[in-house]
Amino acid sequence: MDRYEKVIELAKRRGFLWNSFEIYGGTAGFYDYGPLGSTLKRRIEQIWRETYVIREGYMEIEAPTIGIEEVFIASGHVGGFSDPLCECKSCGEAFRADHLVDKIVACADGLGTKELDRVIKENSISCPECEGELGETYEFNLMFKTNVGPGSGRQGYMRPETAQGMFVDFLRLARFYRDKLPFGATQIGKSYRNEISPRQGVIRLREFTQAEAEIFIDPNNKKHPNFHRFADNVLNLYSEQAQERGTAEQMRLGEAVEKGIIAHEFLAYQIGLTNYFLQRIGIAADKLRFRQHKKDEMAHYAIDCWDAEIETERFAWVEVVGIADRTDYDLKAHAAVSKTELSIYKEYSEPRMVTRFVVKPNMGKLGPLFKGKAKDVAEALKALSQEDLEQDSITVMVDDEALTVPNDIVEFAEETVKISGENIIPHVIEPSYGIDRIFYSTMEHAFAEEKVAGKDDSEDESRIVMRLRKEVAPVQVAILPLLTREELIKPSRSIEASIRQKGLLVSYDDSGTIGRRYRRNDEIGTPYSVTIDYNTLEDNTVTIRDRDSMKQVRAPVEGIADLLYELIYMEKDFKSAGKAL
RNA sequence: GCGCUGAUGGUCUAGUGGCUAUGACUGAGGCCUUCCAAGCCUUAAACCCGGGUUCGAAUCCCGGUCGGCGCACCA
Repeated sequence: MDRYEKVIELAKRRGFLWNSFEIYGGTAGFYDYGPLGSTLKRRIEQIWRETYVIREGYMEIEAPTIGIEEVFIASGHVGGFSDPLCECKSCGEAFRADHLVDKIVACADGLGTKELDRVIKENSISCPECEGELGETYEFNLMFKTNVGPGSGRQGYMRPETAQGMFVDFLRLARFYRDKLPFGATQIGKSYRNEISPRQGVIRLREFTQAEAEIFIDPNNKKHPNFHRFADNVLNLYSEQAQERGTAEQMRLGEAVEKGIIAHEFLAYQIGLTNYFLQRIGIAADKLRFRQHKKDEMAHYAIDCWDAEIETERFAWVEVVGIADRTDYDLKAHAAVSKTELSIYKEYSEPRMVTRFVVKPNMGKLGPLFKGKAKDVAEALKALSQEDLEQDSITVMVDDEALTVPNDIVEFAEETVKISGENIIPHVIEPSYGIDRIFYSTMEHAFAEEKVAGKDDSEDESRIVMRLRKEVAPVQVAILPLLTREELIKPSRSIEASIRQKGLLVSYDDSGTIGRRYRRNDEIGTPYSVTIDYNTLEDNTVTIRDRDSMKQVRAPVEGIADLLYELIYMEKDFKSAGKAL
């Protein structure tokens, strides 16, 4: 069994991850999060919220998971998220039709399925594998289609990413943030992609959870006011040049910006923030690197893009976060499709005085004279120069017709106006997290098997322990009466209640020997166990046991909930928690 | 989607054309038990689905589903 199998086996057995629809035989690409998995995932999401929503101030929104066609036409998913496939009639192998003809025609990826079929037929292209005849080309789109409303209804799609919600709401968000850049919004939610062949557990799912931030910034100012927070962080950077050499390099983020390796400060800040988040939830620093997209793999509109990659035993480096400067591409695309201006008014630091030539047609006179053509005439007049307008009679061309306009009908002047700002289209910085992949990585990095001394002289035993960070552990405290006796159970239940009251995640377990229960809790990563024994009845103290060191301290029942809270959230030292045993 | 390969209680597993399908761990109940998977008793729980061959199929054949690997696809 490799580590992946061990982790998945444990995850299944202890209620972290289950195959979906198991009693019906299961379906590839879908997973259920069990009670502990669901809780662990929520803890990870909650820390993400603390990082992006609370700390950075990028407020969370919630847009529908079903989107209408226009949204994905603008985003490019309707056209670009599908591939033209054709299958061999004899061996059944599927091929990208555009790849088959790209040596024959110049712009193969721009052709439709019918054109591709024509090119294939005309050039009598056969199956590259078996020379067999190729079938008709069809579009395979990775988006799940659905209908909105009854009957044929309106075409809808399950969203393939959460990002579009923030773009579509741009104007509302801009107003919410009182029209000041930079601002950002986030969304944590499900996305859907009808993967051809989902594999590798939760690494590639058909329904998955994303956490994305879209941060709108001034294209002329990509500095970050708090960059100093991360400037001295040393990260594993696998830049484009480093990839040519084949080894990542350790570098300060500040240095990477100075040397132009990372495009700008704002992006570097986001890389620093991602690094902070991933380590905070328990990703091992030495199994984390940031890989830059090479020019040819990066989307054409992007300026720079870095993926956070986590090393796993079976899958090697897995991409878990993409951090990109997408420029104004998305806003421009939605502006074009929706015919809505998506820009923000930016005031200059000092107003500028601009002198310009202004033409003012007198519409009150133009109207009766030209009727329906008046508007076009006015537009034509505005395009004329001062010289043209000073003629005694002015001629304009409207719909290939020469019209003569009396010169008293139009006024013009050189005006000096004050311009105090302009409309700009912000650039978008997008950190995009795949939560399911991060969830698995967290489990794999926390997973440990270790030898512990057996009782008396017996052989060493192995212990499975999930060294989850205390903050993310799905059970934070286990309440364990030493023996299954009524007189111990009663005070145990009341201690349990007081700790629940404090808001900690508690489990109560009185079945089996104490050792067995400690091991059960080690396996799910419970950081602390509280054991109630007969001394508790005499002096009102309990034993607290630390998961990682297996050490124990004795602490009073009075204030136990506060003490545990400090141990879990305030990094209180375990040794100072009570009298060592 | 193609090729190879596998599928037995919750988990891991034995098994083979033929009595009531093996074992361990786990789970539940109990006895015992004052701190790291101890012991004893009781108990629950499985042959992926559909078709075929056969007197008889968990076992052989075909198809499907799911998992793993490779290809293709994908971020």
